[in-house]
Amino acid sequence: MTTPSDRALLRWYDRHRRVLPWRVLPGETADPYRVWLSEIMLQQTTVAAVKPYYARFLAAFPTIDALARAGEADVFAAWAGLGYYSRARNLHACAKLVAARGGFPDTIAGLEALPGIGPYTARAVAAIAFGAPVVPVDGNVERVAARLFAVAEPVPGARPRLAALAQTLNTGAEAQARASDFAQALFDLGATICTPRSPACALCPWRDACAAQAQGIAAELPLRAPKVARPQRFGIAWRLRDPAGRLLLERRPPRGLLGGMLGLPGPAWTAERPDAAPPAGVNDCREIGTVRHVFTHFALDLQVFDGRIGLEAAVDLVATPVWSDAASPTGLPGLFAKAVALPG
DNA sequence: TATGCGTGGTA
DNA sequence: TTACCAAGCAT
Repeated sequence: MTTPSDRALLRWYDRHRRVLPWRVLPGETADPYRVWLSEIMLQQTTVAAVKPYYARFLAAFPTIDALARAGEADVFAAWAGLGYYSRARNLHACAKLVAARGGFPDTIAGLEALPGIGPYTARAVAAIAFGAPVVPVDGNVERVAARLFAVAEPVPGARPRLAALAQTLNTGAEAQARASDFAQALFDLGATICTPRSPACALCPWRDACAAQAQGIAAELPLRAPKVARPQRFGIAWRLRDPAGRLLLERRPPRGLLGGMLGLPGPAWTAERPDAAPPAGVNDCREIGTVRHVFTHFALDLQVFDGRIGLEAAVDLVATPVWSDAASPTGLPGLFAKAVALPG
C-alpha cells in the first residue's frame, strides 16, 4: 500500500481526460457561467443526457445576462425533458441575482448562498472556474474515497466521513496548483475507471494505494442503505381540443412535482385507479391508452383520453389554461410528452 | 436527518 | 423485466 499521489492522478488525467463541451482545453480560462450551467445540469444527470441540452441552452442563452433577461416560460421550455425542474426555476433566479451583482462570487460561501447551489456545486464552481483548492464531493468522489480507504459504512450515513477523507487527497503541491484539473481528474477517474460496477482497477493510477483493491472488495463499495419500495399511483390525463383544434395545456404550480412545467389537465394522482368520468363540458370522450412512467419515488399509470371542450368549460377545468396551436407541442416534461405522442 | 424531486441508460 | 444509478438541492 502506498499513499494516493496527486501527481500520479494528474499525470493520468493529462493523458486520459475526457473532452466535454463545457470543459476548456489546457491553458484556456474557464467561463464561470458555463461551468455553473453545466454543473447544475449534471446534478443527478448523466453526461450523455446533458450534452444536447447544454448545447441548446447555451445557444439560446449565451451569457448570464441573456439568461437573466429571458422569460421564465422559455427557460422551462429549454429544460423540458431533463428532469428535476426545480433546477430550472433556481437557475433562472440565480442568473438574475448574479447578473445584478455583475458576476459570480468566487468564494464557496458566496456561491452556496445562491439558489440551486449546494455544498457540492459551490465547491465544483470554486475549483473549476476559480482554482480554489477544494475537492468537490459528488457521487464519483464518494465512490473513489470509499474504495481508496475501504470505508465499509453504508451511504448516506458515511457521507460526512467520505467527504473528510476526500479532502485529504489534494494536499500535495501539484493538486493545490492545479485545483481545477484535480477536481475534474477525480470525476474522470470515477466515471471511467473507478466505476460503480466492474471497476477497471488494472488501469487505475491509484491501484497501489487502494485499500479496497488490496482486500478484493472494490466492486462491492460503497455499501448502500436498503432502499424503500416504490409505490404505484394512477392518474388520468385529458387531451382536450377546442373548436379550433388547439390543445388545452395547463401551467403547473411553481413548486412540487413537475413544478412550473406545462402539462395535460387531469385529476390528482391516487393510489387506486380512479373513475374516468369526463369533466363537465367535455364531449366525444374516447380512451387512447395508458402511459407508464417511473419517477424517483413512485411509478405512475396514466390513462390518456381524447375529447372536445369549449373555451368556457376549459376555464372551469384548468386554473391557468395554455392553448397550444402546435400539432405536437414541445416544452413538455417526459411524462406528458409521452401522453401527447400516444397515437390515437 | 429524511424525504421529495425526473429521466434515460445499462446489466 | 427489474433494479440500479448519474457532476445534488431544498425543506
